[in-house]
Amino acid sequence: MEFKHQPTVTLAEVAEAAGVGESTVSRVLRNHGSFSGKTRERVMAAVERLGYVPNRIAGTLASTGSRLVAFVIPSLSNIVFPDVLRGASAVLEENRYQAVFSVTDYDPGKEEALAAAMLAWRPAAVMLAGCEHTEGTVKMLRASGCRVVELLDLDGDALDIAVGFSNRAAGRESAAFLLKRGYRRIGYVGHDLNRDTRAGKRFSSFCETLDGHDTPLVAHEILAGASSVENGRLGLERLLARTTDLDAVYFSNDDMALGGYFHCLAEGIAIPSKLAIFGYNGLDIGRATPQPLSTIRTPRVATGEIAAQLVVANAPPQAVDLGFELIEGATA
Amino acid sequence: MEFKHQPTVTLAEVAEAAGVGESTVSRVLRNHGSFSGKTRERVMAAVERLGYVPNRIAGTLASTGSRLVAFVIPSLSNIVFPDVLRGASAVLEENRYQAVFSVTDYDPGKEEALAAAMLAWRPAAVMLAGCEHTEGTVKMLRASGCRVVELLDLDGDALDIAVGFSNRAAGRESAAFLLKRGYRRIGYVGHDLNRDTRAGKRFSSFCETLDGHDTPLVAHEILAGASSVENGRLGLERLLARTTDLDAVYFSNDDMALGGYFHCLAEGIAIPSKLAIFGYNGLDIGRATPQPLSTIRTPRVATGEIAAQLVVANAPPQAVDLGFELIEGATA
DNA sequence: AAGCAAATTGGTAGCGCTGCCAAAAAAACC
DNA sequence: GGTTTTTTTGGCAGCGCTACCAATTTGCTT
Repeated sequence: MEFKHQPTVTLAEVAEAAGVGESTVSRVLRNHGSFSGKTRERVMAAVERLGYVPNRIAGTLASTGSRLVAFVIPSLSNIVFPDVLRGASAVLEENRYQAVFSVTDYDPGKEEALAAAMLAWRPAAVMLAGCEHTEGTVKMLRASGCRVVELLDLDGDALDIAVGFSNRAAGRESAAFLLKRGYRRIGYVGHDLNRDTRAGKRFSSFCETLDGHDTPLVAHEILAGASSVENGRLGLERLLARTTDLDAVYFSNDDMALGGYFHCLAEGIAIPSKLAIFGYNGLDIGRATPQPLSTIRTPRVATGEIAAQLVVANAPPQAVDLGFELIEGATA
Repeated sequence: MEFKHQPTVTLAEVAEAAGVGESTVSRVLRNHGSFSGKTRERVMAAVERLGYVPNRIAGTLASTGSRLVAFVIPSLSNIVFPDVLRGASAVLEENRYQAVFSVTDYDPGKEEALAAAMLAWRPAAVMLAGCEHTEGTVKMLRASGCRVVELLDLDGDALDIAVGFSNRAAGRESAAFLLKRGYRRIGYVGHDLNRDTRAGKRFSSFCETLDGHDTPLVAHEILAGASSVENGRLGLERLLARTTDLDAVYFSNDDMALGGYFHCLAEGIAIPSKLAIFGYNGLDIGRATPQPLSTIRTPRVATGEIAAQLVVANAPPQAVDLGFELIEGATA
């Protein structure tokens, strides 16, 4: 079956029906410029009668700037990104901007291709995760003339606007916390770090901090693929099978940490006396477990909100550090 | 600081630089119509040299149909919707379609407003959650002439295409399962059902099924606000405070059920011997808990994929029932 | 070599709207 | 009453691209 376009009502038809000029209709509809109350009523009546829906494609082409904001994000499975989108979309909707997105699967090459596709829509801004991009992506974004916002990672040079926090600092503080608590035989369970560079940064800073205190990481287990509760569980199981006397494990994020937590529950490993668990992200679910998860809470929704606000306000280039909060919890 | 548009390279400039006509460049770039290999090379060289990025706004306006697909979803916090988006976006990207979205917060009025805003982009399709919409929304979508896809709920009349499963059937099967297992004093913990009509349908069918077996629901606890692990925990706590001899509790979804599960763990309530727990959605996390969660797994990603495929293929109006799977788990 | 079909190419009229400018109408002034 | 302002209005040229058509070139055939 072929799809047939309904005959569309155009602005010209509204103008005709209302007995006014096209530009008058345009002014009334955008509430911009001046027109009399009587004209307004006639136009609105015609709009209502004909069921006119303005065409923003045409409007955007005719005017200079678009009200599209493009998101190029690594994943929708990792709740981090829906959270950012949620914060941003609320602000954008208030300001009559429209969010567009596509998903890279943590693949920089795909990021480049998708960013290019996005630029074809001439968005007001492109929002990307992190600050590592291919040379091609950077060049293209620079040349595009549209605003670029890099989200969730401040450890690097920003192209234009950056909103988030330092993953390195998060890794450091996590290590410092575990050390302060007296843990000395520390392990790590993580997911694919080549793809998730932010998790990689946390891990390397975590290790550096441990090294700096002459308490190097005892063992680590890296699982291929994305982070998940099941992978966290599996990772801890494998790590413990190899390494007998760990007293704490740092996980690449809360999903993984919850998996580890469940493993301990299932195996009767006492937390934190026998084994401490520390995560990252501060998901709500970690607060409802029998023992609240020790973790770092990141301002994901706020990151989206602030990013959107800066774009809407057309703010100058800047890096906004939203920080994070260490949650002591009861698992470490 | 004011944002300044970079001087944009247009198709006409590429044509000039390549020494060919505009339509030739257009044909080469879209790989549509015929042109010689030599011409192709010259055009591509000029594109490369000038860093030309096609303008899809202009392209869409000039051609008839757009390659935008608009999603109007209730929430991004409830993982259900990111899952659907994920499935859909993969298929759409393969077919060079672009996903656009906005979030209604389960508010039908907002849905109407956002759907209207979406139609202004003249999308190829609008995708909505469920099949309950305001009269205004329905009228507008009907008049728009674009494809309409209703997701995740088959219990109602579809406007055009519907993809999902029956929430009523899910409620019925959940009840039948608990009865089959021998539970007779059954309670319910849910979140705001006025807004989440799909959860409401599951609940009412669940109750009807219980009634049909002369085992009416013993008690229920409905919490205001969205579903969350914390609310599930709180809900079960309140329910048990009021009602002493329940032997099973049905939750509005897995998030809520996990909260209940954690409550039992924390309070030392034996599962399922003392109290059984049953959820809905089949989240991955429910498979990694010490006792796998008894629940119904819904095909969320597949819903998005199928929906996108039907739109891309411009399929005729139809309702596609993807079904669901009851997971026995170990909590009921 | 002429004749015809097929492949390739360029010109140009819109797509529906906004922005600019000048014209017309209304209001305010002396 | 006749200006001078101010407000309101309509006309129309694009925005950058695609679709259509006609013109040109190429390749074959006889």
